[in-house]
Amino acid sequence: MVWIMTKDEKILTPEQDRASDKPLRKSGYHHGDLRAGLIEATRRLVEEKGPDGFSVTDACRLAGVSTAAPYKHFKDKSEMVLAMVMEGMERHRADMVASLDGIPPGSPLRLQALGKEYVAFALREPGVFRLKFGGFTDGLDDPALQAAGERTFGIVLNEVAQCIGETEITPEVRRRGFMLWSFVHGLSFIMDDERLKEMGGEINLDFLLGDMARRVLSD
Amino acid sequence: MVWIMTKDEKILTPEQDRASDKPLRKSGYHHGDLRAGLIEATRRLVEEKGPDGFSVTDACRLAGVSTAAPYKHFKDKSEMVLAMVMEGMERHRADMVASLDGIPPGSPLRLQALGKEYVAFALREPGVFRLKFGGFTDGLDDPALQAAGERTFGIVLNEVAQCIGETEITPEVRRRGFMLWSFVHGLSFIMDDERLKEMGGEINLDFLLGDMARRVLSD
DNA sequence: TGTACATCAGTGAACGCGCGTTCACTGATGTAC
DNA sequence: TGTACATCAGTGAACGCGCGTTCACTGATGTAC
Repeated sequence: MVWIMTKDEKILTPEQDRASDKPLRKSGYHHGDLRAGLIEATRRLVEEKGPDGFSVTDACRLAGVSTAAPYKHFKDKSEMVLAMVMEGMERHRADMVASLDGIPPGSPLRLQALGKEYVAFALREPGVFRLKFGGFTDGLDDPALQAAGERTFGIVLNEVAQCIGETEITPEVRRRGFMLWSFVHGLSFIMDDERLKEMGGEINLDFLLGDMARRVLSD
Repeated sequence: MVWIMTKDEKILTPEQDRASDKPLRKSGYHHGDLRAGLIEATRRLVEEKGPDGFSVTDACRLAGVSTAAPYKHFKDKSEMVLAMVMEGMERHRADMVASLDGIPPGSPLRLQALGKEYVAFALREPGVFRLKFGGFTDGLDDPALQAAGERTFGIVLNEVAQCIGETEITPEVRRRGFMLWSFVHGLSFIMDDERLKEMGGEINLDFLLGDMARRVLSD
């Protein structure tokens, strides 16, 4: 379990145990698993105050430790954010894979499901989503991040290949997958902003995603 | 003309005069047009250091004035950024309209051109582009900003209507326009990031935009 | 044309603040014997 | 089982820094006479 401690209370995070590879010590030894606690605190702050409102000081306050404590686990602030984002990407990818469950292979419905989960993550954790694709803003530039992104895109490419009857990732498969990704990516940003979202009128997300998948996969 | 003054030199901005409604005084009276100068300095810094790297202090340094000077023209920092973003949106819209020049009405080529210009702006001024769509990050929340966005989207909707043979903006016109916008919007973010861009393989931007326009407008 | 005055854009110094990071330290724990 | 010791996660105080904003001011300009 990951515990977030404030001065007066302990709060059990509602999400299921995410960093449970190593068993956490049961007793109150120091903090239990401060690394995971700080990552969770960082995530909450990024969601609450935006990708830039986050500060190490705040995260420490939320985790209930001194401001020097994080430096036993992370080199500096950006490594802390990076760890949080990586964890978010893994969750995002896992959720997308899970969304395919029970949908017949080769159906555009599979791409509709992937797109829906992509958007859902962006709406659920907009701060993390924006950090993942922050561009040159932060020092957030890690090969591991790119690798994780490629792995996720690979899932999409596999589905596209199946849908258009290819057995491998041809340039055309890549091109179609790239079109769908661009669409869903832009859609995520727009849906996350109430003012932008309005411009689409009455939006039926499932229909929109399915319609686009069919159009891009047709021929 | 908009002058940017540093300690030792005057630099004429390469862009054509943008804030030339009021004639600038010819002589060296104070700063000429500090408001425009600060907006330009803000724009440069946002591009150079990212949407968050920007500080009032830096802008003043770049414009060659004391840190108190901006407060004669702007209420606070966010008003300064807002002014800069608004100016960027107007340019963006004007560029898009200009891109239609000479392309026959009712042709998907017109939507291809609009999309190309949209992406081009995002690549030319990624910092400003990201600020426009920053979400909840900053206090950047102004009705004028939304209105400007709607006006730009209106251009797209008009073209879509013509392409699919409607004389007014029906829900279906809006839906198709929204699909195209989402695609181009996501594409802009992806193309701006070298690492993400790679995932598309060899990208022919014109073909990609044209292909998508045809697919979304077909039927 | 010359002078007195009002205007107001820009100055320069100062403020309080929160930030990221460091440092020598402490004290709970695991372990070797 | 009991003791001495090594380990190292977390402490608390301090640092230097750049930030946004304020203040009383100054001095170049435009204008009324």
